[in-house]
Amino acid sequence: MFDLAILGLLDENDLHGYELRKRLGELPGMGLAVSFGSLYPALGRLEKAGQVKAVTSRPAQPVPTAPMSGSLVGELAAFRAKLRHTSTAPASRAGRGSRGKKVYGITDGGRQRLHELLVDPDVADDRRFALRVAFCRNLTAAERLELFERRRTELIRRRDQRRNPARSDGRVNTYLRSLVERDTAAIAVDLAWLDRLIAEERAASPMAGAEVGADTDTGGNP
Amino acid sequence: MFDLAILGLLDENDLHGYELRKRLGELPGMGLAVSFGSLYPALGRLEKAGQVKAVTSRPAQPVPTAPMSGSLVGELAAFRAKLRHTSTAPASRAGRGSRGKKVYGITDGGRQRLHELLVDPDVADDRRFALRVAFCRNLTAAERLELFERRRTELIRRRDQRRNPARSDGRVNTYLRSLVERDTAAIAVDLAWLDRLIAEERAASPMAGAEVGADTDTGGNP
DNA sequence: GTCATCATGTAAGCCGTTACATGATTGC
DNA sequence: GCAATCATGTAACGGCTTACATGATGAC
Repeated sequence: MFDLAILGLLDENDLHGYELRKRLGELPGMGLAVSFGSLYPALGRLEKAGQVKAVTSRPAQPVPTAPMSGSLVGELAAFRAKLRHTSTAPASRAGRGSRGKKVYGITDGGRQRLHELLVDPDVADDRRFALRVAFCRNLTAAERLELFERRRTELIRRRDQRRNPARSDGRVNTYLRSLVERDTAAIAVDLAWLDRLIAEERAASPMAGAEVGADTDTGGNP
Repeated sequence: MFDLAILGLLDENDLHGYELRKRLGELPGMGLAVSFGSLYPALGRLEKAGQVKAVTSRPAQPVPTAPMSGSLVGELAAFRAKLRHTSTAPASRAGRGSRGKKVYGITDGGRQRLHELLVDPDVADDRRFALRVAFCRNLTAAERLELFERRRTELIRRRDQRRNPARSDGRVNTYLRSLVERDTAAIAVDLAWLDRLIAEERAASPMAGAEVGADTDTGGNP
């Protein structure tokens, strides 16, 4: 889960751990706050595996939250500060930026790993799948479609599988039934969203979906 | 999470581990298959804590999956088998049923613990919340409403919090945006469901929701 | 000079998993 | 008797969390 998110973010921008954590928290499907206690060891592992490495270039955009609109003076100050030390820093230790920051970038090995994680056939984990969608621009159109279709199959399996929601002895528990209804509704929404995603993908590259498992591709897109 | 599910199920029926696992798997919010490697240690812990204990009474209904409808001969066989050994077993070791089964039941301490878990003010964990709804018949109407309202607040917080879905630099990533939309839709569905739950609860006991937080306890439970 | 914030890390622990080991019961 | 299923457990490990320790930078 973590590796996927880290590699996906580093593939967009070089980042140091602290900033990485913030972005991780903004990703849908991740818990709001990702702890340093997991982040730094994960970065260490990835570095040892040669999938990320400490860099000094591309110091990652300051991401000003909103391009000047309604915010505080603090933002400007922070921005100026960043300008200052990204331009004048001596960078003493290897791979360290101005403020003792260790900026990481993705390597070729990392990109390969990222790709492996994205095309993994197991689509049962909801949060993991969300992350994969978030970074699926790294896939080809065909790979994306494969991913989406797999997920679709999984969701349909879930929907149809729950055929015995009620205890046969009659005592059904109102709240349990309500929960099952909620689940059904949630899956329906998810399926509708997925179908939209798939349709858009097909529309964007009509050839790619031609053969996902013997599909004659009538192209049926509204 | 686990303790909650186990105690909740044992509060309905005495069960042995194997059967418990099956029921755990049927619960919405739990992963489909709960592993023995966590279940048995958890049962052991709970037993040591005096919240469950091995029993021989109430050997748990066979739960025939469907009351005779379209199923196989195997079911009948299993049923006959169960009848046989639940009536003739000598139960050699302490707390063991016919087939070496160890049937657990909940204790007063366990019911108290279950109640604590159900009224816990933290409603951020989705799966945990689902479980709590599944077993919330153990709460008073007022406690249930409190639980639902808290969750409602949490969901609204989530919905409103995501105010910066787009990177200010313009490169927004279509898939990320799509994900955020999905999230929003999912939360909306959840909120609608919750509101229905709350309305039903209020309808069932109109007094209980009068003032959450300064309740004079009119006691209204059907 | 002191405080808030930025920044990196380690240690202990919880919660849950897979894989392995063992044995009883019953259908065939 | 043999295989399938029921049934209970242990061992090793993985992933993520909290709490703790440390220090640099810049605002005031």
